[in-house]
Amino acid sequence: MAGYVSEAVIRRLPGYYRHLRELEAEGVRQISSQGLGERMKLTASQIRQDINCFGGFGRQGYGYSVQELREHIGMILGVDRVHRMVILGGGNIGRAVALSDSFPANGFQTLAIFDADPGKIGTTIGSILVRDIETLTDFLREQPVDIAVLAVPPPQAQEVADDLCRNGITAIWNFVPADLKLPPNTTVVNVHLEEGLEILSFKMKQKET
Amino acid sequence: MAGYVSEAVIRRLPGYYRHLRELEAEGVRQISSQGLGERMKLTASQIRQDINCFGGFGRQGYGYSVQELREHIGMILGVDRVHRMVILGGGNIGRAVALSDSFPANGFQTLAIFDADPGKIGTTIGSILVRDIETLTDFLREQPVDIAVLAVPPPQAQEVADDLCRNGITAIWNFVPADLKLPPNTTVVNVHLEEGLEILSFKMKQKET
DNA sequence: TAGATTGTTAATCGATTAACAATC
DNA sequence: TAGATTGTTAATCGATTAACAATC
Repeated sequence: MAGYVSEAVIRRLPGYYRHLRELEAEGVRQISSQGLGERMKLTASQIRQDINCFGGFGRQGYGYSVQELREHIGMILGVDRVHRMVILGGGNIGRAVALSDSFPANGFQTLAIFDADPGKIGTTIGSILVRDIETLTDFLREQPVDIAVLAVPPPQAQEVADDLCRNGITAIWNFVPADLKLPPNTTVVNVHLEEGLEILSFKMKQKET
Repeated sequence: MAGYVSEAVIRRLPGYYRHLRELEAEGVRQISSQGLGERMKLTASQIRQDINCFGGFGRQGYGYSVQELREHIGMILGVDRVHRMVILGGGNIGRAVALSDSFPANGFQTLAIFDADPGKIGTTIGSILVRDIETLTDFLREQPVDIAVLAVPPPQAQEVADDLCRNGITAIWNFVPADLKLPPNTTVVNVHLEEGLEILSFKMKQKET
């Protein structure tokens, strides 16, 4: 248990969490690695291995308590905490993130949106004020922020990222199609949407033959 | 060369394509596996292996022609073709996809948006008409569509997906946080945004220690 | 107790890295 | 030619699967 967790396992964790929440909502109390595997299209063996990275949550002859396992994985992911976010860029993506209510519903709260466009500054998106990006440093000095959502035009991305890191941001959810150069203590998750379309295109082509 | 291409390689292809386009834009004509590896943070060995899944595009003692390799990988991805898309759901995500100009700029054209909300039907997003989802079947009968972008509320997702598949859609770009049950000839790429935030949260927590 | 199912070790499989002959 | 760098085979590493004793 515990110790090193491989990237492969980390990428599967949110899937476990989602399926366990669904099962809980369906009123399922208990599930075996076999049953969960069928549902998630993973082998029972892999599920037991994955879960045992974090400790023995199961009982022999019984399986796993859905609620208990869901709670544990939630804690492991850290979604039992509130995360305070700022959004950089009030364009299509920034708006979509700001307007979603699934993120705040899961504890990911957006405090502010920053943009350079005078036409946007001072407006609100949902109930969130769009601020002048020039005031970013001041804002970060006063407010504790956990995550920055980067959704600015590509040419500005690196500069804004540098600014964020200089002001204590260590986690970036990056929607810009670029590989940011970041200090080693910074955590980044890239969402490169166009790559998804390209992979879809590739797989469609592959199926032709 | 050719033959089976592993998922691991497929996932890296869009990265190659993007970096090669950047290099081309920077005016770089030639690059070695070594040089490309440094840029993409991959080993030179891996780059040569990956590229050789598709054929010998390099020259010993020289490296790869940036333009030639970019063109080849573009063809391999299928982004030299136009892809016709429809968007299901005119909410935050559907809007963001419809309003982006990077997708049409890369040949991914949105023909129509479908929604069930009478308040949205008949309006336009960007220059794209929002249609009644009841008219989806008729539309698909008349228009060739390559890709469906699924961005409806989770409870409707499976039903809409079934409808799409019944009407000849074989590629789905799925933004709904659910594992869709789809016929085996259907290709799906999932974009589970909330999973990215959860992974970010996990990694932040991990760094604490 | 008997049956089921975990936790964990061992075996297999696949992906990455290293090495090097071929060749530009 | 000499130097550089590919294409490709072999070695290593890591992740997945299988097996099974432990135990609820």
